[in-house]
Amino acid sequence: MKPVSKTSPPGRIKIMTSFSTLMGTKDFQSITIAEIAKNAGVTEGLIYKYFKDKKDLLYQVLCQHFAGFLSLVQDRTAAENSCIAKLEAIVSASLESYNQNRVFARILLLEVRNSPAYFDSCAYAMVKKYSRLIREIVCDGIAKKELKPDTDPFLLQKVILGAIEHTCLKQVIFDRELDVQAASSGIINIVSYGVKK
Amino acid sequence: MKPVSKTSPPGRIKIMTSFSTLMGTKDFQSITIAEIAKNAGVTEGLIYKYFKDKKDLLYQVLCQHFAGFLSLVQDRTAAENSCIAKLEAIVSASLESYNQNRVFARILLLEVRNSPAYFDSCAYAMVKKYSRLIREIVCDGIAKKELKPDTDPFLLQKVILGAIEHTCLKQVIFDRELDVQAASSGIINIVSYGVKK
DNA sequence: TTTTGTAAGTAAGTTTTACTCACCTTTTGT
DNA sequence: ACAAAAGGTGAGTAAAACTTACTTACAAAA
Repeated sequence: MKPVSKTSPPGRIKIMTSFSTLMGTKDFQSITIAEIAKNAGVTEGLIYKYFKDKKDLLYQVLCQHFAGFLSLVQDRTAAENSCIAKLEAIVSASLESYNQNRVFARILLLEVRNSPAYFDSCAYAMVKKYSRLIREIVCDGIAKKELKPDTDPFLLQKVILGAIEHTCLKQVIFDRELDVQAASSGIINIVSYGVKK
Repeated sequence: MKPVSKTSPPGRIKIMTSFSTLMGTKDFQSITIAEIAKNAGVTEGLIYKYFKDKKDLLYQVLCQHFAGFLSLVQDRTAAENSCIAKLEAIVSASLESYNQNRVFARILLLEVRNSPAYFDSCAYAMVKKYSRLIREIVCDGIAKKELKPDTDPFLLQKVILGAIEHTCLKQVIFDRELDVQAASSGIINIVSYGVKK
């Protein structure tokens, strides 16, 4: 079996980009296999040579997008020293990516979580890496006495991830622009210092 | 045209409860109309007498669940005086409801947001009420100098809602129990005082 | 009491769409 | 050179969502 590289079977590439393009204008459910094939200039049968089913195509496209996203996040955090600065880097890099790549954001935030198969996909494996990264930064911050010692790393990770997602959710759904800078510094401010007077 | 009450057409009730039950064991996509009809003891055709399509059935079932949830949240917040106490009431009531009613939680958090029609449904209208309630409490807290004056009500609302959802997401997806008390006080603690030492 | 109009419910289609399978064609390793 | 494997095709299948023409129950008006 030949390795599946980023450029190898032209058909595979065409199918994935065709699908990605279609996801820019409509939701997963209303995109048909016939449409994907026609748009890619291949036959329906070929799609099933490279993808188990329609959802597998979705997961693999997400996986590709997420790979780029994850390495961006890793680079940005590595460039920062303090725990808070690292967390702000994650928040802003995430919001920036979701803002710039709406297809990626819509797949990740709206289209995959509903089916069990997703949680066995390579895309979800990357999501786990991403959330583990946040948790590790938090743990490190506690160890270095930058964060309060009673902070629950799991809970804080969830609060940050939830904040990121919900902050851009409306913009992603209704295709509106997001002020990434304002939102990320706002989130970090709330999480760092709290809102109570 | 007769009014559609909570008990009126037996068929309608049977369809909705049948669907709700099925949602307890499998996801929306893999539930078929035939299955719903058989389980309810009615014919497939009847479903389309009361519901525009399969998704409309989903939205109406969510709407019913959400109505009860919303009034619980309203009651709990009305019983508190301070802004922080009201917010904690919202967080704990939400987590409690999601923990107890998994069908409701899974529909709301995983199954509806992917299709545009949802945002015109009566269910989404209630979600808007719910998030507006949070925002109003925040605004009130700022006005009463309980919260910092530079707090952005929209952003804080999103952070809280995101924190709620992400905190129970894993538990809802993988059907695990959630420590509602610990989670809600943890969230309120982070949002109130921050995590920075 | 009969009529009549409407809501409740049925049963047998139709159509769409994801998916399959048997078959060609091109490339590649030995 | 040639077998084997990968790339690609096109017609066909099955299942599931949705339609439509129909019947039955039932309440209020005449």
